[in-house]
Amino acid sequence: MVTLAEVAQHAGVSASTVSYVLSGKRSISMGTRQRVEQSIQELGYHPNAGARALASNRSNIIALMVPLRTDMYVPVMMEIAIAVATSARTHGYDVLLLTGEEGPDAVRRVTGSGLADAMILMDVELDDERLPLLRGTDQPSVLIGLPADTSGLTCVDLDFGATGALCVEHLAMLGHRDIAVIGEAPAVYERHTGFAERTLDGLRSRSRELGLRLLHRPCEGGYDAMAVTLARVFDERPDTTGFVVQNESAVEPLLGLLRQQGRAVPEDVSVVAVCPDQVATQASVRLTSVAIPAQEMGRNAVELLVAKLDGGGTDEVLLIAPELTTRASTGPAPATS
Amino acid sequence: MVTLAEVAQHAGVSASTVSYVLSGKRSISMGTRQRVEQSIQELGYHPNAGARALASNRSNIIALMVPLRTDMYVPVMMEIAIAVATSARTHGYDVLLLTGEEGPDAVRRVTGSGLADAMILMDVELDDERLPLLRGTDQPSVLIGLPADTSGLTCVDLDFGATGALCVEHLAMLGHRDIAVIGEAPAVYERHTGFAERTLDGLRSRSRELGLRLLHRPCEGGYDAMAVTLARVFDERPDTTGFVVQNESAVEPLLGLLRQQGRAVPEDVSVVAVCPDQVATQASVRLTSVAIPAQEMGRNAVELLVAKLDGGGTDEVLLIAPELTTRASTGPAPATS
DNA sequence: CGACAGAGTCGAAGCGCTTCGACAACCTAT
DNA sequence: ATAGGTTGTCGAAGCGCTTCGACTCTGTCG
Repeated sequence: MVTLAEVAQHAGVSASTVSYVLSGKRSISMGTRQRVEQSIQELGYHPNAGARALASNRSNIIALMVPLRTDMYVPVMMEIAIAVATSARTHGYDVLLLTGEEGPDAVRRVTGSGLADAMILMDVELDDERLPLLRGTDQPSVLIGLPADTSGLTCVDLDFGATGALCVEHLAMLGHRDIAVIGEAPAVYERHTGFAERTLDGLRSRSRELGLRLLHRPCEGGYDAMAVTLARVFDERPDTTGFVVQNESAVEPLLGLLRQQGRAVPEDVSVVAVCPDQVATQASVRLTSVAIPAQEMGRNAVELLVAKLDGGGTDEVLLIAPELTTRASTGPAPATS
Repeated sequence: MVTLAEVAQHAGVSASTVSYVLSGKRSISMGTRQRVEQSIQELGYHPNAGARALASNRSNIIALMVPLRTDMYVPVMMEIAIAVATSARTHGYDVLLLTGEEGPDAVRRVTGSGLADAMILMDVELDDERLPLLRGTDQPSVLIGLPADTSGLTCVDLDFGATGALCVEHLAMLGHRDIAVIGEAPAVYERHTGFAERTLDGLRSRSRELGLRLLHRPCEGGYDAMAVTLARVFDERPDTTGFVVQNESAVEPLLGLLRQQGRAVPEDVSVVAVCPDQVATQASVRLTSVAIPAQEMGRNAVELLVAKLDGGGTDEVLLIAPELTTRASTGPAPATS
């Protein structure tokens, strides 16, 4: 293993000079800099991470806490995680992958040990038990998702309230009056996951304003669960002509079942989905949808975090405005029978 | 920040004693151990990761290199990544998430800096450019996936060759003679990704042995791509009655299209999928499938790696035997017309 | 009863890096 | 010419931990 000292000797300078060449914290003459860089190349030197962390009190690692559960939206989570890892690298950070398993203890462990300089938390609940810890430490953090109380926190999220409103508006504009919402799995609501509840709020309040009837049903996803849910919906609200789907794994089942029941999309029934574009365009009907901007969320989270680490950032809530793309799954409501 | 020295002082012992309590590398009397543990509790002490890494030359971090691309099987990747992170924690390791982006440089960086003690690589190509580096370093590593030459490497994977064979056997046993394989996206084959090619080999050689006609077509996934592919298949081999699908995002499109064409599953056409159980059970037809044991692969990879780190492990290739679960998508071949 | 083996503890020497203060050499403005 | 500033470099002091050798007790065996 090559050390700083060896590089210094090889270049004929002191260790501290090499260090300053590396960090750029003091000015170095052209000649010296080049000689040192040459030696680094030739010896294949890599600074030792542990020593650097110890001496500088900075690990250059960002911890990313992903949810352990798999009842929710896995592809999006993965996309965010990869976006986080990729943008972190461009800022000189590596990413430590923590699962939700340890819960608050993981926060304590990482904070206490100096393993990471900062954290990004995903899968935030409205009243998340990790939040008090984050508020109580001086370690910078960013949430992907929105808790109930954001004071003293930095958050990034799609504006799910506006997303819900947007879906309803689109359907209302097309003349739909009875709208069913196929939501996430019940467990997601039981945990009070921020995005699910906020979407629902947006859907509800805008429906009220527009005078629409809204029926919300959580759904596990998959054909069997969707079949049961759909039957109940039409049982309770036979005039339903608009659907908003938030559970990715319910999308295809819904389309299949509607087809099977002889309800044409979009002639008889319109469907709006909240899902990544890839899902919307690969479904059996090209779906009108509000995209979940996973990449953007990951990138923004890292950038806010880096700003905080560099001392510039401040607490703020960054809500990404939803965009609805009209595709082939929505159309005018059928004439009232 | 609480340090070892403060704990030592609080407990009235020397720093080294506290260290030995923590590591258990020397015997400590009951009384002392309890006093120290008490102090650790009271002060909320967490060992500093950097200092520990520097002194012990062990970071207790495993690097996990995931593919950056998203043209392949994202949910499985995520499941493996989470399984790796979870089992790593049970062995006292944290996981550093590296994307494939940096390629071989990431290996060099991590190895050189002592950031991680070991690596797990996913998305291995048959002739992966990272392999020479792994062979040339003394840093332990495990591949999830199988390259062409496994000498000097430790690998974990589903036995995709046997998987292919198993699928074909199942269909052959039911009397199918003309079988179409809906494969991964073309790009996956162009990269010579191990698992895709091995599955194909298994399918082909067993088909030959059993005297079946096999037609392989890569497919991007999604309805449109699947529609084109399917049309070509029936064009070229009108008597096709058996399908093997390896691309998760082609599964539902295939089922939908077959239905649309009036081909009943499993009466007219049988379908075997290679996919996680969740997909198989949530599809519109409950699919006969060979499961991809993501959890098991992740866990095994970590266990092999930990064994190597502890000095016990040896190079070996661990192939997990495939298991085919019969569900509702396969049945006897229809009588020949 | 003296020698000897553990068991239990401590002190000190690093691990490889960053960073602070010091200093020499040079330049500028009086 | 002199005081004062810049620029570039160095030495040394840690950062918080692990680990080695040394030391002091006990208890045990011939």
